[in-house]
Amino acid sequence: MVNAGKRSGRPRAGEERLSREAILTAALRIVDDEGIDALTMRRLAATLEVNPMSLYHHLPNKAAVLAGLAELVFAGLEQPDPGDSVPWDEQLKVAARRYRNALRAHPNLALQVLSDTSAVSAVVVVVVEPFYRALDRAGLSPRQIFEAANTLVDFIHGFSLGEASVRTENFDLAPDLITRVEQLPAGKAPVLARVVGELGREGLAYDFDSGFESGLATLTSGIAATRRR
Amino acid sequence: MVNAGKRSGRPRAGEERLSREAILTAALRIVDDEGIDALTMRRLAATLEVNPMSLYHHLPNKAAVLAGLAELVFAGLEQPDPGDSVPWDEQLKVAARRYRNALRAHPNLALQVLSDTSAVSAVVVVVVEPFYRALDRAGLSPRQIFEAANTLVDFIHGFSLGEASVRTENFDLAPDLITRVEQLPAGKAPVLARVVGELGREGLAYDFDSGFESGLATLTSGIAATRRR
DNA sequence: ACCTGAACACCGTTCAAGT
DNA sequence: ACCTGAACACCGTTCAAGT
Repeated sequence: MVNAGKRSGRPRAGEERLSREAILTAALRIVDDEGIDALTMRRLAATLEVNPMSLYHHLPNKAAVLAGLAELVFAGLEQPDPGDSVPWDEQLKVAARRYRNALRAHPNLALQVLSDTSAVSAVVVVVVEPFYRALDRAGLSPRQIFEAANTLVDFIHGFSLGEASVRTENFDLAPDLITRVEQLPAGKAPVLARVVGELGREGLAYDFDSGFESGLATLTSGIAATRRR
Repeated sequence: MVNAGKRSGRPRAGEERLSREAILTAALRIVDDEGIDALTMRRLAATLEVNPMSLYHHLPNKAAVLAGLAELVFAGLEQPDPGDSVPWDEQLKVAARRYRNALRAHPNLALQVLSDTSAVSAVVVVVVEPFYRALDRAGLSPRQIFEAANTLVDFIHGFSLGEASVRTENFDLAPDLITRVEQLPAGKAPVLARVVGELGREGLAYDFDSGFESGLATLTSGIAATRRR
């Protein structure tokens, strides 16, 4: 049996069935729909109705596919800065929310991106200008701007990591926390036990949006304090 | 060839060559020495000089090995609280540094642990009591304690993620940032460009310790501000 | 240049068989 | 109960061969 319906060999000009972009788009779809583990070169090739080896003519290896995905998702991230019409701290919060939302748009990919230094580095440099601008307006020194931006980015990463894990694993935080606290040896964590008890199941029902806002409020007010020194 | 030197079948009582603990210890060594990707069931079995399938009598699957590693590393983490002899904010910082150090002790594992919700959840509940105690002493309400602790934990996670990635990939931040900023289209990120320029290569030489302290300072002073409302 | 098929050196895990 | 060997259904990637 030779070539049952599928052409082989070099296609005529303009007839290429594959491209870097087409591959990455298909890969992103798989990751979004079924998670990062479902993304294999063979599966990706099957989706594109192509021989697995064809992919290697467009991307050198699987790592390049993952790096390409990070690029695809975050390259177009830069969006209009709210500008100087709002106070610096609001400008900072808007930029932070935007970054969080970008990470949240592809939770299955976020876990991958956040643990890949060069992907993070590429993403951050594109995203961070509004942070710098707001912190500059706040009157911080270059060193202070650098450190405050890093802290804010670290918070967003840690927050997003938790958010992405919970969403991809369909995890319910409040009951889990309550169960774990109950299983702790008595007297092991008295303050934790008391706080969890007082908040109760509904008090702990974790709302990611308000958790994020709370973190932003703490950070901006901490930054404001730095400024006055 | 039958059984070339290796016994097979059930060992006599007390002669078991394998145990959950022995497996996890060997696994941790592999992860620490060669990274998370080097940890395969077959490789782990080879290290223990055992058939790959023997592992499955002690741990149900590979995911359980990874979960067991998280447990092994963080179970013994709880350490003496500095207590009330220092101000609440110093107590908070001491606990935060301790948690960071624990994550840093096994950077190859940290990436895995931080993206596993139930591992994080198990670790956090063990680690968080000193945070709660300090925040309680600061006079926060239960809700405020809960949110401030979450924010602090998120920051530590994000920070540790960056730190672990950089360490495992031998990445140099300052030159990378400078190169990326130089390659940005002119005028694209003016404040970032100016700040990076003013700090220069040595100003950017990122010191994780002082970066962490800077984040802690911002967070504690932000928390102190919350308290006054 | 681009696509293919066969092959290599791996994986995690199931299952039946040993003691 | 604990360990083993063979087997299954996968991986990523190399290489030589097609057009």
